[in-house]
Amino acid sequence: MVGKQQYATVWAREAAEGARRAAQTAPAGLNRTQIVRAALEILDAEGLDSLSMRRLGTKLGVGATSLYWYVANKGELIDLAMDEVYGEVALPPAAGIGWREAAKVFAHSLHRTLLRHPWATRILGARPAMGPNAMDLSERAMALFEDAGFTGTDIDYALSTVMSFTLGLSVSEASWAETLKSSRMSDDEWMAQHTEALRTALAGRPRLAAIHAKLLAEDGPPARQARFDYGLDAILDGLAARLDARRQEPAHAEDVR
Amino acid sequence: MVGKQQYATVWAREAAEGARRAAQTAPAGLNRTQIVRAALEILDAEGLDSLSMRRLGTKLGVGATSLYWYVANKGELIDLAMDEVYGEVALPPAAGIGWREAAKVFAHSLHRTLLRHPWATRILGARPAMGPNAMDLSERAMALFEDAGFTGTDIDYALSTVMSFTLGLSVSEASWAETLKSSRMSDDEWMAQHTEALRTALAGRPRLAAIHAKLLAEDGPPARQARFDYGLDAILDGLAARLDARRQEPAHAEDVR
DNA sequence: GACGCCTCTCGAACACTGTGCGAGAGGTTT
DNA sequence: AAACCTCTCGCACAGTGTTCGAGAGGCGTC
Repeated sequence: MVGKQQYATVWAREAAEGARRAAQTAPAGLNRTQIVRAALEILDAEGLDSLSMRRLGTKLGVGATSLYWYVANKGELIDLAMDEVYGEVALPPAAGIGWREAAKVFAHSLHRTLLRHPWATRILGARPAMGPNAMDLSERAMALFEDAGFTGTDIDYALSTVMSFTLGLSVSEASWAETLKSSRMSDDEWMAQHTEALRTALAGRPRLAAIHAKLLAEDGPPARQARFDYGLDAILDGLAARLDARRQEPAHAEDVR
Repeated sequence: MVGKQQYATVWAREAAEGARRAAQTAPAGLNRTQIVRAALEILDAEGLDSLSMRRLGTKLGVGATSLYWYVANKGELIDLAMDEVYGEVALPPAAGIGWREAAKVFAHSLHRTLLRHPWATRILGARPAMGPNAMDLSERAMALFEDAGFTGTDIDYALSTVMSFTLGLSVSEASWAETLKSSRMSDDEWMAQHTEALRTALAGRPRLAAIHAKLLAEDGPPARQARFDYGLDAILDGLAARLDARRQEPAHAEDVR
């Protein structure tokens, strides 16, 4: 009937075809998991733009087109690599430490993971996360907020708030690292090149200039951490307030009805 | 001395060279602003991957390489287009409506603007925002939170919280639209292709499945709006609490010291 | 052993990308 | 008339993702 079905994501294709090829282990040959691992090494070391099929092939000592036996196209490869990243995120159960603390561990882990793989932030806006690791993470995250006392769609809404904030901050922070890496400049070269632009930019904008000066005083990574913690605490406060309000409403309201 | 300086961003180049070419109006010929406008039309209609220099050239009835007279490279073009997007975001002064309401208008406007240009979310993680419109937006945003009562680095931290949340949510939502557009599928085709994948994904994950069912009940855009509002309100509550706490501390604590 | 089949590799080729270079057209100034 | 500046663009190059079809090697069956 149809010549050859085109699938938009790996996950759709595998679900339809059955994941024969994924688990398969060729005795001496290639392996899908090791292809993805090699791709991750290139991505982490040199950035998204440096990953090409030919480059990945030579790294594995293999022709570029051989890779297409294990992966339908580059998009699938990137989706697989991305799901590996999601697999690195820690999310402890709320039991013992409480939901706020667990949410903090989750958010911090997600943040650090994304900064360890700055290219990943460029994928976030391009492909939906549907891999097994992403799904597992979702499941555990939903469990966390449900056990915390959120109900119905609020479970998702609360999780989305924490997660969107973390994603957004990571994306902003990583964008800097990504231009820098793709321009092949050092930190100082970039700064030197942009001081002039920054000076003219701050000239007519006093509030921005004032804040910028204050931010420069407390430098680098610790300041970024402070910003992250400030926002996260504020968010958790806001969510906790919603939780308390809900507890004081007439109980079992939906049971009566 | 140096043969030809390579600049990482337009803004650095223009600051160093002086923006001669930008304002210049060739009587009958091309124009940088109209190049950017045409690029925006392609980006909005067909997505980031469909913008190529040759395509843009033919759209303007001009050779592809002619564009390089007005723009150093494709990266600059995209930075310029991106700054245009920032220019569409509304941010009213707090005066009259109060800072919470103003922040809401800002966040909603940013959200809607990014969904109107889904490709833009892919740029967020790749290039820092340093254009004049982005800077103006920053200036006004800083003013908003400073006038609200935040001080010192808290001004930036509070703004970052609201902005990161909005960015992150927009990125997640747009990723869906971006795969869809690049796969040239209809909404329904995509759904049909992924029901199987979704079914197997939800099989071993009960919490996720439960929430998913609840989210399906209240469909589409209004639900997304509810999610956004829930998070934004929670965040503003958290920030407001910080503001009140600060007000009740011994005044002028840092003056005494 | 011979045959067919399945798994896997890969070279050649195609259509496309961003961009450097240098020639040249047209206009303005000297 | 000569020199210059602004602007356009064809050609070419190195690189991209991906298709196709040929072929190698191993395994099971007649």
